[in-house]
Order: sequence, then structure tokens, then C-alpha cells
Amino acid sequence: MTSKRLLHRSLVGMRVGTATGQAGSGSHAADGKPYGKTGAPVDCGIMLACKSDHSSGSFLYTLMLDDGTLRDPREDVLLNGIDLTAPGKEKFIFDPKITARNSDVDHRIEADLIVVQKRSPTHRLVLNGKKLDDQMHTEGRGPGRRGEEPRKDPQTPPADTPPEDLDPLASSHIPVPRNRKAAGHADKEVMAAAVLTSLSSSPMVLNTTPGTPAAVPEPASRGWKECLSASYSSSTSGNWSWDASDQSVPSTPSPPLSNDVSKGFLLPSQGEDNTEESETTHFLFEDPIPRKRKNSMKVMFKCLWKNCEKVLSTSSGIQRHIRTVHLGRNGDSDYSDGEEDFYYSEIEVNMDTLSEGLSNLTPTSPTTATAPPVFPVPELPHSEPAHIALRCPPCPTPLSQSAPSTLCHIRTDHAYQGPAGPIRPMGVGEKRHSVQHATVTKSHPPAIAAPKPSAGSRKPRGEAKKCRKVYGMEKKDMWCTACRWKKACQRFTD
DNA sequence: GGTGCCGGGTC
DNA sequence: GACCCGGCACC
Repeated sequence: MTSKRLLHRSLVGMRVGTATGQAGSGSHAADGKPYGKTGAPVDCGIMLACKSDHSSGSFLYTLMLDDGTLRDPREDVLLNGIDLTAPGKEKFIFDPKITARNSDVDHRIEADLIVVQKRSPTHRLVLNGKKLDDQMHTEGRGPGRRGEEPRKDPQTPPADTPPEDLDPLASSHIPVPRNRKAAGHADKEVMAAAVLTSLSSSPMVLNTTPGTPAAVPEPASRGWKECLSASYSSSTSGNWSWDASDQSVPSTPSPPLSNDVSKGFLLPSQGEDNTEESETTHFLFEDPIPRKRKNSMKVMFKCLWKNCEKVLSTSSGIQRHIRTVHLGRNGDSDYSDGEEDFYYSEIEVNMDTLSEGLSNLTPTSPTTATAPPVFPVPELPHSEPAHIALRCPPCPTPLSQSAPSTLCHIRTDHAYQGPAGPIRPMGVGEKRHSVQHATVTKSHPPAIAAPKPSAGSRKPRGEAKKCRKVYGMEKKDMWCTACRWKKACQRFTD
């Protein structure tokens, strides 16, 4: 959920920095220090809000400088040698598309900050110390997808590296050709654009007026990195929570899932549906995740179409599934009239339980599994086999071995055992066999009745002598009860 | 026809 | 559940 957290936390404060010693073109930096064309301070300040001005199409910035002062966005602010207030320069920084065109700007997003570097022909996003595209490779999709090799910059700090420890020039080593127009590049552009769009359209941002101290979570002297560490409970452990300042973060009925869900719980259908589109879409556009979401409880989205058990980790994924599979719409189209919202539901899944359940499942799909054809026991929980084992002692006969447990209703009241008499000791197997004979038919529920043997499939007559043969009609009282009742002999079994 | 026993009915 | 029996298949 790193990326998600970044998205929302970045509304609180972004630090706008600059590469050391990069040439600028303006008059003074955001921190008030003059830094002309020949040099620039390393850090310019913390961007508290980035607000879009739709009338002018530009962005308004609320900046908290390192000295704690707030910079009026209308001032002639120059960051990274870029005059933010100059026409077009806003987009020069924050519109990755334009940035790509002017690809000598290196975008870096470090947790809550966006570092704009203007030094190298690279274009890169870094989230929480991770290169954004690498992060997406490792968390959201498999490496090398679409043939794009995961680029690993050996100089890129690890994900948990504090931003202040990052080499501000690190991204400049990423060998991204200027004129490269690969799909991965476009993805990064889209992602960055969406991030920034979200920044500019978020209620939190829109409600942040320039100079509003409430938007400053911590004293400026404390430093932006402290703000980061104080705001996050953890950025590397996988567990995270919002601090009190996050109370204002609106919750949503359909929160997206973290990427670790995707990698840790890959549903059979996710491989095709949980595409980059869905991930990025959620990362970029979806509402924040509700607080107090237990890390073991994940929200999944289940298709409610009849006979469709599709469960995806993202709402966009399930919407796409519904659109494409059930509504027959163009899967490539992102058009949504909201109709698909009615066809899926949000479910909470205990990942611990689910993982256990999945571990018990066979790899075969439930729809294609070659389950016992006569005895599907769909409602049985996964623990049912143990229960069956208790209910069904070992049944060594071929019938019991091949038939599901419901056939193994052992009747312990040997109904036809009959009175005393010349009781012949029976072996274990023999007794079991006799029991098996006694258990046929009536005790079975009709719904799970075994294949009813037709008249032609009558059990072959046993070879053993029965009570009639042994005792004769004159000693009928010595017959076993079953024989007297014209049932299968319980005394002399085959 | 004798035998084994299934299926069903009665109590 | 115990008891009984019609009826069928097998030998």
C-alpha cells in the first residue's frame, strides 16, 4: 500500500527539492535564497498543497519553506531553477506528459515529496524510495511483463532508505533514452499524471488555502522527514496506519487493495484481470482506504452475476470483468456508466483463513474439478474431511474406498445379528463386510443416494453357506435373524 | 425350485 | 428399530 499511502499523504506535504547545483533560470528559490542560473539549493521547501486552477489551467502551490514560512503561491516562486509561476512551467513540472517532452526533468516522488530534478535525460518516479516503475514491477506485476526489462539502478537506494539519504542524483543514472517511447514509459507518464491530477483535485488540497497553518502537520523546523516518519507508523513492514491527522481522509465503500494482496493472494482469475490498468487506476484514482483495516482482512470484489464466482482484488478489475464478460462491452474501453457497480459486491476476506483454505484446495478450478460426481458436498468446510473421518471409520471395502464419506454411515446396531446360537467368530474384515451389508439403503439420505443398482446389477449370491443350508428348515430357530427375516445373512457372510 | 436377499410394509 | 413378507435374481 505504499503507493496508496503516498497518494494521500502527499496531499499533506510534498517537498519540492532540486538537484544539487542544477542550473536554474529564475531569480530566487522557494526558500528565498537566490539561486540564479549557476546554482541552486538542495532543498527548496515543502509543498503543502498543489491546487489546480481550472480557469487558468495552472497549478497553485502552497509552499512551506525550510525556515517555516509559507510562500504565497502567486509569488514568483522558482523551484529547481524552474519558475513555477511562469506560464507553462507548472505543467512543465507537474504534467508528466509535457515533462516527457521536456524530458530533461527527472521526477522523483519520495513518499510525501516530489522531487523535481532537472539535470538528466531521465524521467522517473520514485515512491517511498522505490522507483515507481520498479515498484510496480515487483508489487503489481511480474517482472519483464510486456517484454520490458525491469530496470534496476544499482545506485538507487532501497525502499526503506529515508528520503534524506537518497542521492538526489541517483535517478540521473537511470538510462532512459530521451526519445524512448516504450509502453513502460507511457505508463509512467500516465501514472504520474494521475498522481498529480489526484493531488490537484483532492478535497484536502482544495480545502487547503495558501498559508493555512493547519495544513502543516509539524513545525517546519522539525523537518519534512520527521513529518514523514511521524505520520507513518511504518513504511516498510507492510503494516501501516493513519495517524490522527488522517481523520480527515475520507473513507470509501470500495477501497482498493494493496499491492501485497495482489502478490500474496493471486486468484485464478487475477492473472488476466488484475492488470496494470486496474492497479494503476486504483493507485491513482480511488479513494483512500478506510482506517483500521486489519492487514489480515482484505477487501475483495466478487462478481454477483449468476454462476460467476469471480473475485478480484480491485473494483476496477471486477468492473472490467463485468463489462467485458457479462455486459459484453469493449474490454479496452474505460467507459463506465456505473451499471457494473450493481453487479459486484465488496467482501472482506480474512487472508489468513483464506490462505489456509487455499492451501487445502487442489489446484484445479472449482468449476472444472473432477469432484466425485455423485456426491458433491459443496457446503462442507475444508475441515470436513476430519469430521468425516470421525464419522466414518476405515471402510476397507472397495465400495467405501471409492464412494464418498456419505456412504459410510456405519450402523453399529447390528440389526440382523440375531439372537445367540452358534456364533462363529468373525474376523475383522469379515465383520466389517457384514456391517457393510447391513448399512445399505434406507439410512442414506435421498439426495446423496448411491447409484441405485438396477435389477440387473444385483449383488451376486455369496458362495458361503447360509443359515438355511447349515441348519436346515427344521432348525430355523438357529438361523440368524437376518436369514429368518429373509435378509442378507449376518452369520455366514462372503 | 431352492436359495439369497432387496425393498417395502407394519407395528 | 424390530419384525415380516412379496418378489426377484441367481443357482
